[in-house]
Amino acid sequence: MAPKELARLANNSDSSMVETVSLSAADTGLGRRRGSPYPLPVTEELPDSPTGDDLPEQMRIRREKRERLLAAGVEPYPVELPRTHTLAQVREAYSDLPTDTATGDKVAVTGRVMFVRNTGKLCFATLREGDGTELQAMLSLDKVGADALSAWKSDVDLGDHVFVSGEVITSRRGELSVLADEWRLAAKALRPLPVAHKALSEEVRIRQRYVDLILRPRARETVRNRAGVVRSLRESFHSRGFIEVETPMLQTVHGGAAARPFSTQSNAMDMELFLRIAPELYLKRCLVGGLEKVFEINRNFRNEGSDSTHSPEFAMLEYYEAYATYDTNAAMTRALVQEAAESVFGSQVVTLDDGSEYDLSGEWTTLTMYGSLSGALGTEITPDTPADLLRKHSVALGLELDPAYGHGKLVEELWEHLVGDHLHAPTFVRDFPLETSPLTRQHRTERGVAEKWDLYVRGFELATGYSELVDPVVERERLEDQARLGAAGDDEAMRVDEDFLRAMEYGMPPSGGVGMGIDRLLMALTGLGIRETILFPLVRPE
RNA sequence: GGGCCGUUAGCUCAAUCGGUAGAGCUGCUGACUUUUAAUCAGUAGGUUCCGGGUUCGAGCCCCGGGCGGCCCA
Repeated sequence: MAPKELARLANNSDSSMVETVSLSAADTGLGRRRGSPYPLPVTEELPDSPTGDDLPEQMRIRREKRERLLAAGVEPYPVELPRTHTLAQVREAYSDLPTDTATGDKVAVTGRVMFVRNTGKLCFATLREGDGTELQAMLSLDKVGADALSAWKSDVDLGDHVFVSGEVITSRRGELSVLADEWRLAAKALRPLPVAHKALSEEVRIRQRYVDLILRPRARETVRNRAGVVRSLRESFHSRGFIEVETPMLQTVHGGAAARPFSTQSNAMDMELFLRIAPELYLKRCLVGGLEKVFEINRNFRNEGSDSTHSPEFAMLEYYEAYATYDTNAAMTRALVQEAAESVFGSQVVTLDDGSEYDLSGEWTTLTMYGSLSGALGTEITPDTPADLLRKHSVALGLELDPAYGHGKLVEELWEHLVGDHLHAPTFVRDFPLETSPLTRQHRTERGVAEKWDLYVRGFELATGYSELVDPVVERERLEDQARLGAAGDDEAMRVDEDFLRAMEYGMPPSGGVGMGIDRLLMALTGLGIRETILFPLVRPE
């Protein structure tokens, strides 16, 4: 497209875009838009449009440069550039080049301009590419000529992508460089980069993660670490003969966990659907069907607040294995975590963000919930301890708990406060109150407790595992109890899923199941907050 | 949901008691053929988050709202 046409389109855009959007909304019969509390986002964006006269000076100047280049027939966004090497390849091939050396080797490289040091007739720029590798470009008057040199000085801003071809040399200070015969713009940046040597505010880091990624190597590293952890998990499963499945995220009945779901609407089916809070009930259907070792790594959604350890959408691993128990799957979960640490960080002793070391190696501590709670309280607590007595203990500790809590919930709350919050080393906590574990098998010998463990790492819950309940009659009773709680107003209670119960009635083999938060696994391995481990966390619109 | 703190130039932050809104980097102009967050000289840049109020005068005080952080539930 010719520059004039671009300019004409740009000049027209303000008024016509608003009308186009509002017309199309009306034309397509989206009448419900009228009652929506949310304004159309496009109209919100317009004041920020590129044609505004009130742009900050630095943005205006860059837009003017783009226009000027187009008018002069210089493409600020070329389709293709004849790159021959990545910056990393050049660095690797010439890692031992002595100071002030000319190789005679020609390369063509690209990168984002991170620093510029323009002297009179010799210019330096630090280029950076995706993996963080940097390489210096040098442009000298006698190599590129007066026109190309002055164009470099006037056209290139910090943040631009550029292409440089020339000889690989080292400078007099020893810096590996490409001494340019030719340079071109690869992509003009219209927004100024924040200053590279000051930390971005946390809000900008999260809202504009792309800027965070440009500026902060640690941000890119976190993304790579996460990918490495997920990859390690998959490899661990594949090496043990597990099959990866993807089960529904849109569900007609939500279940598998105690949490409030997001609800949405299917227009075609004219019915309410829920975003899943857990994949559990579908993975169990897989076991019924004979997929005896299954895992899923995917997103769950819970309609709850967000803080430093919770996100409304979060990635979850669940895996189920026929003829496994909560003993064998605890051992396997430990192996999964240790293999991930080994694979990504090369060690089972990881270094956290604050510089401290965290040891995940070897066997992990195992406690029982009632035993450790009894120890912490200094008095014996059993599944027979009356709720009233537990409530007295909680009052004595200054805990303000919901008076409607029964025995199981009280035990869990007391335990979290007295024991769970203080656990630092990786610890399995076993044998939970039966009443708060509706989908878990009753302990084979201990009365009143379920074969369930939680894995605590640095004081937060990383994973949970069960000997799964497979008796369809008991399962139905438990779900019906849950449904009664729901009818009584507990919006975290589970619903009766008839299709799930039907599947169970065909017979599910004795099995062990585990759920583990992927975001939390990253937190455990790196010491970062959850919003650092998620690339684009949910934030309110600006 | 409640409490506290924050919100100022492109970025990171100052601004005394209510009295002309500043700095560093960035930007712009110029100098410089070996720089490394280059340096030097000059210079520009503001709806102090939004809306009300008090006052001769508000970045600052009062009321309401937005967004964010921390703590509590």
